[in-house]
This record gives sequence, structure tokens and C-alpha cells, in this order.
Amino acid sequence: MPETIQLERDEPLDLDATLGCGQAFRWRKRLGWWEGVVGARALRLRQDGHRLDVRGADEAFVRHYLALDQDLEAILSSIDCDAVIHAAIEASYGLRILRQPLFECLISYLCATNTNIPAVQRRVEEITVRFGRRISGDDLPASSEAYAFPTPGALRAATGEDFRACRLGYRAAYAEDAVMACDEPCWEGCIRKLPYEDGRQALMAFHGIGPKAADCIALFGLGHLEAFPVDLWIRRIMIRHYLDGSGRKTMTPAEYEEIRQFGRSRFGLYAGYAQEYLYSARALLCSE
DNA sequence: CTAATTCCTGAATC
DNA sequence: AGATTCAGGAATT
Repeated sequence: MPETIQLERDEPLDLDATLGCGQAFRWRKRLGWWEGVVGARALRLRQDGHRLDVRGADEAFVRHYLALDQDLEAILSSIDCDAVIHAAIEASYGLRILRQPLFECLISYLCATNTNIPAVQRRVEEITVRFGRRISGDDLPASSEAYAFPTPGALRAATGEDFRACRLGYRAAYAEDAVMACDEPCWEGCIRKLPYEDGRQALMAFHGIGPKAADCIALFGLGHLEAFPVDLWIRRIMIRHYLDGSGRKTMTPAEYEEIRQFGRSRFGLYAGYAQEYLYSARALLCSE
């Protein structure tokens, strides 16, 4: 089912920035097409100016996933309050915060603590190959395989050893616990009803999910656009451009809280967008 | 409340 | 080439 989405003039999108910025872990660009799996769908996307070619899903699904219904121009002008964020916005104009499936997002960010992006991608890939349903491929490129992200039910059978085999290391036990909790039928519906701070607390109740992972899941999985995750890059950027230095190597919980609240009060309801644009421009903003 | 230490993988450096 | 060092969050003490 080939589809083409015509982007309106007031619907800015930069697909490369959106899929390449590290918010989702299952996208690769090959031969001009972005290939990835969202939930149980294998998608391919290609942008050419205002045209977006789609394989593997209908327009409504892609519009929702890419959050094309959000008024990005209005969001960006609301956070565009100084020269630093302005430069970041210019550099990645059209980057959008995806709407990721919640369980997949939670497990992915559980795999993402204390590690780098390629390692996370490998872990997620291993989990899907071992426990995800294989997606049969009318829309897949020839000779390629795709696996759905497993449901909590499908992962119920996974042991700590299985997760270790997926190279989760000490996170394996955390993943086991998380699957159990997410397998409760009301879990997703209940957490979705909570406002940002409460949802964040509920996420931090999981073993292995601290402030940073909780804020990422709140932002990418629950759509709380006011969340402001603080990783080491954001910390460097904020210290350099907005706050007074701190010489320490590790970030204390108090320092995390200080930077998070500063980001929220400075950038407002769409602080999460500010965070993504700053992160995306990290090389620019941290070069001396 | 803060500081130090440990957990594990993977890449860079010695 | 094999050993050491380091980056990166969260939990525990």
C-alpha cells in the first residue's frame, strides 16, 4: 500500500532530524529510505521536500506517529526565547517528538541507562528478534526481516538469563520486573490518565527507571511535552549557556532536579521540545 | 541530604 | 594484541 502524504506549508517536518536524533532506537536509513518498526508495523519513509512517501502503514498512522497534528510552528515560537535555543531551532527546524508505543518506549529506555545509543539499538534488536512476532513482508524490501516489538504477554516467558543474552547486563532483572508490572491489563490506561508529575513518579517506581529515563518515557511515550530530561549532554549545555558551573563529575539528584525545573520554567509547556532541539544541537553548543 | 561505590557493555586508548 | 580507561544512569550504602 504505497501512500504519499502531502505536507502543508504550515506543517514543517525534518524526517532526518526526527528519526536520527536518538529519541527512537529502531530506525536506520538505507538507500534514501528510513526503515523501522513501530509496534507491529514495518515502515519505510522517505521525504522529498513537502512530499512524504510511506510504505507499510496508512496516512493516519504515520501522521499520528510523527505528530503532524501538532502545530510545530506555534510550539517552536513559544520556546524561542533566547539566542541559544534560537540557534538550535534553526539547526534542526522540523524535528518532531514522536508518539512512541508506551511499552516499547519503557523497555527501550530501561535498556538505555548508563550506556550509549548503539548499545541500546543492539539490545532492542535482540529483544525483538528473540521474542517479537516476525512481520511478513509485502512492503518490506526483498530479503530483509522485521520483528515486531513483543507485547508484555510475549515477554512474560523471558527470564533474566534471556535478557542477559540480549546484553542488558545488570538491567536484565529490572526488565523482568517491568514486564510483570506492564502485563497487568489496566497498567497502560491507568498511567496515561495521570498528569506529568504523577506519571513520572509512577514510572520511577519501576526498578531501574530513575529521573532521566522516567522523563524520556513521559515525553516520548506519554506525550507529556513539558518533560525536560537531563542527560549529561543537556547538563553540559545548560551549565555552559544558562547556569553556573559545577565541577563535579557525576550529577546528583539535587542537580538533576535543579536543571529540570530550570528548563521547565524557562521554556514552559513545551520544554520537552526545547530539550530535543538543544540535544540535537549538542555538537554546535558544546564546541569551544 | 550528600558523597562514594557498584553494576555491565562497548569503544577508545595505552 | 592484550590490558586499562572511560562514558553513560540508577541503586545501594
